[in-house]
Amino acid sequence: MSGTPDKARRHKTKKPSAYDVARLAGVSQTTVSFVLNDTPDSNIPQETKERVWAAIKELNWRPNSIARALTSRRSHTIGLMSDEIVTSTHAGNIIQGAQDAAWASGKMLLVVNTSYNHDIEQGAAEMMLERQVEGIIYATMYHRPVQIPSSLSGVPVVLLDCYTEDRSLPSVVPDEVQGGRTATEILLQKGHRRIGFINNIDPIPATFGRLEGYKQALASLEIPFDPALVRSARSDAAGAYDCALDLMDLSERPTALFCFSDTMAMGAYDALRKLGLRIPEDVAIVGFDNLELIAAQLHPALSTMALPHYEMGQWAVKYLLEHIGQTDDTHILEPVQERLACPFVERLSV
Amino acid sequence: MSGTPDKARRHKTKKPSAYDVARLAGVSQTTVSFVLNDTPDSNIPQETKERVWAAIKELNWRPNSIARALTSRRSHTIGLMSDEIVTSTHAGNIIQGAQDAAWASGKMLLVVNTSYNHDIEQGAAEMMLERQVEGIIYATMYHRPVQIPSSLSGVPVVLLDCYTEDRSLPSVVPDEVQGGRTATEILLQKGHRRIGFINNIDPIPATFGRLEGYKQALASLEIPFDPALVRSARSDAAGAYDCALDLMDLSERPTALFCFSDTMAMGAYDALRKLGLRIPEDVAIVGFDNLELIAAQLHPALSTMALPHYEMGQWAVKYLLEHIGQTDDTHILEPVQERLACPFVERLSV
DNA sequence: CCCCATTAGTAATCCGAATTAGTTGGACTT
DNA sequence: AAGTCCAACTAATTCGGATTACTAATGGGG
Repeated sequence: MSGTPDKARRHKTKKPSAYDVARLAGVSQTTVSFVLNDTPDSNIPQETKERVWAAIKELNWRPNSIARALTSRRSHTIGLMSDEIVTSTHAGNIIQGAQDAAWASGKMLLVVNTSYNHDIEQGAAEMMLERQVEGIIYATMYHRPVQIPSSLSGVPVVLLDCYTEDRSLPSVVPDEVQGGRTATEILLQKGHRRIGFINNIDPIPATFGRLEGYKQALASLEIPFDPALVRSARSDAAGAYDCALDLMDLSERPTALFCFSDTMAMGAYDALRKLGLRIPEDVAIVGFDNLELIAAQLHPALSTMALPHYEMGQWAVKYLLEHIGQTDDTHILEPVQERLACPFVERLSV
Repeated sequence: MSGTPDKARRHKTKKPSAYDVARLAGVSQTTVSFVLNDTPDSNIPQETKERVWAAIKELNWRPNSIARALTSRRSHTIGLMSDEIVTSTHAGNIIQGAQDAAWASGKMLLVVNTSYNHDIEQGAAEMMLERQVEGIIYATMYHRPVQIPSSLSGVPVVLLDCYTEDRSLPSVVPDEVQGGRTATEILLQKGHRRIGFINNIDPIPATFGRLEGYKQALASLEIPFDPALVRSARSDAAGAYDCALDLMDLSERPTALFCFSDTMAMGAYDALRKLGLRIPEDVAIVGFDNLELIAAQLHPALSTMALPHYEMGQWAVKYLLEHIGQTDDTHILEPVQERLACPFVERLSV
């Protein structure tokens, strides 16, 4: 029914296996495996190794890592679940940090965005377990408490930008207190003594922590804390706009503003512009989050505190990789909690 | 040397296998497999199935998908390589779209961000092939031509937001021309007849396409194209600021501006504010990209054209999944090029 | 010349399911 | 009573390498 050449071309030639390589090199599959992995004590002379490598090249053979994973019982895969960091503005850096760390150890990332959907989360956990991930990074969009799916007990899990109420799992989070303190200190160093703080209203660690840091910084210079200088609103430009107007209306006007987020800083900019106040001459501003898109484009460019997303991603994977394989008898990691510093990113608003 | 209970507890109980389940249920491993996969023609009576399921539950057994992948020769994994979409601001939607489509078919995404690094790209391609991905989505940050690693010939590849010069691979890209046309049409509908276009200077499809769309829209109403109304600058707020000032300085001032990007629109806002012109009363503005962070926070909120990131991600995976497994003899997909529409996102600047 | 240690490999088994080719014990036919 | 079917399973093999146990050949020492 068909000319053989036609048929031969049409029938996709199956991928070569280690066995094919072995035949071509005139050795056994075992030897191929030894050469490939450079197995110690296998006593393969250079000449044979070269023959094997030549065969590998010729067949363009690539070891099937699925087969390798099966025997070695190591998938070299790490799961990364998150509520929405993938879609979120800047936190893709978490993924980038995680990936870079994974890459350095020859691992790959299996990424799932759960979109706050419980079924997806459950299913994703299940799928990752079936795929024998070596560990899971459970990350959230913003620093908050979480409950992780129960099916995850059994695999090493590292929390990122979140924590469980019982603190039973290791986690990395931004050091909110230090962030608030540093931001305030920067302003203090520039000589500002009345510093307004436009805070967020959500009851999350960032809200409390940054305020705490603000207070600490003031305290270190023995400047009394004035509650009138702290305003709270929904974390968006509109909310901050009103707060800024209010603060500027005080009899003793602040000469600097520390904003809970860059988005809020954007609102403060609008308010100050409306009042005809110049930044940073009349009022200095420090934001938080370092949303490039806003901070760098604002006029003048906004000085702000950056969240250590990249570093958290990196830390999580490194921690995971360092602590698995060590303890064979248990897969429960030490519940350390790492706080990574938020660095100051200087631009022109201070 | 050791009390047995102690030892038993300490020695991590190995994960159960299908064989363990079989023993517990009093059947063979084959039967477990049949029940698990609901294999047709296997004639397993309900009662036995229930016994097997009960055993599965009791042991909390999960099939090892690595083993399944090995025998079935299907990894149920799709690779997603990109230059920087992970870290990019909004394009994480590509990943989200791809993931949702993959998820719907029980696939998972292996994500690698190559950061424009050739070695990483090469290595990632290699790793994905070793992991037997069923196909690869090669995505870029912005619409541009690319060269893909040669090792990728052999796996089905779908390009996303990019294309190869020779158009030999299927790809999805935004319909730039339609985007430019629609943006302009929106302004025309509102009665604007002199519409300034602040374009980008990079020689990329977006630059040419949107201009082409702008011209088409004007032509459809037989409005002559006035080159003086088109300015180009680096795609950032500062560049657009100058262009906007220039345009507003024309004797016949435009009453509307179409900006190449939201970032540029941000600069235009600043310029108009400086000139004391109101948006949208004095000048209407339409941006491009729909960067939530900017568009929604700007004052007034910016009406803009959205890039179909999510849809492209979804399309790419769907297309891939539909076209693999069909043709067993070749892994080369039809080189179709899909252009997805850029929808208009209405806010308050028009 | 025999024995032991190396060197250079190989055969066989395993990983955990999927699959193919049977096997067994009735029920039904004829 | 022998043969045919079919339901209900199971033994054996396979996927593509990793590993362990073992063998053949060579060389040196005594």
